[in-house]
Amino acid sequence: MARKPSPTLTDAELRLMKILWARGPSTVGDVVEALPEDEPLAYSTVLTTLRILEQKGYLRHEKQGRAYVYHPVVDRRAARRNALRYVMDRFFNNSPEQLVLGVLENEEMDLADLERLKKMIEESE
Amino acid sequence: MARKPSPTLTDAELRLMKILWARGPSTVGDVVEALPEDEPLAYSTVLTTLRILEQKGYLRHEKQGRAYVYHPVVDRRAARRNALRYVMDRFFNNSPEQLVLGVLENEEMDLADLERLKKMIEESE
DNA sequence: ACGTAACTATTAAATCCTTAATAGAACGAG
DNA sequence: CTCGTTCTATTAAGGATTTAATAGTTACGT
Repeated sequence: MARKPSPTLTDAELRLMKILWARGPSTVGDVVEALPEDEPLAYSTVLTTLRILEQKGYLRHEKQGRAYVYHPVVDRRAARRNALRYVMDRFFNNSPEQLVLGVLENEEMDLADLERLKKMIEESE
Repeated sequence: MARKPSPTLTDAELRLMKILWARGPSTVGDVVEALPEDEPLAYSTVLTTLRILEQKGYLRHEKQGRAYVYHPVVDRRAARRNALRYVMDRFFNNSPEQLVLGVLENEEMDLADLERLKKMIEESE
């Protein structure tokens, strides 16, 4: 009857992770302040979500004086890799080639981008 | 206090969508039977999930005699595109180039794959 | 030492997702 | 027509997410 924790970062979680990645180690208050004015969150909301993120292994906290300082243990690069693996596994048969083909089919890219990609591929070889 | 419906297909939802994509229009019973024996689901479970999928716009149903026949209105290709846009938007700054670079950096691909990709890029130009 | 500001902890409401039991309706075989 | 099979509908439990109010704690300033 149960339900497993989301295998990816949810939108609310990602929003906070982005702040952590940008700011580095931060207290709950720091994060609250870093939120855009037009979409604020209550202190307790941020606290709860940071706890969830810690439970999921994205963050860790340390007591720094009176406050807890949260810091990412999963960096942006790793999160990107996770996200890519997630869709690659579920939608592209675990094939990086299929995934890239999917992008090329669906997204418009200008010539400069395509050239850069070609160069990257040649370096990979 | 609310919570939005998941912006992507959840794992349980995707499992059923894959059956629908493979089988084409199917009744609830068809889907139940198509599930692997080692991970079965109750009829009512499948029904509930198909309803959710319909509500989210992935399926539609029509009365066919006594039974409802569900059929996808979002095909595999569109679902792939959605999934790609999802990660591209959230993790790669909406840049297809960055996304492809991410794949090239993180995944091993053999020479044949890389050649095929290069060819595809050249055709895109 | 007292008050206040800044934190953390607790509790909870509303909604979603996953799973499923059970009730109700309809149809086909005798 | 009645029974059983096959479907749909209803209801619900239990965990996950998102949001937040409120209570308790701690340290700093005066």
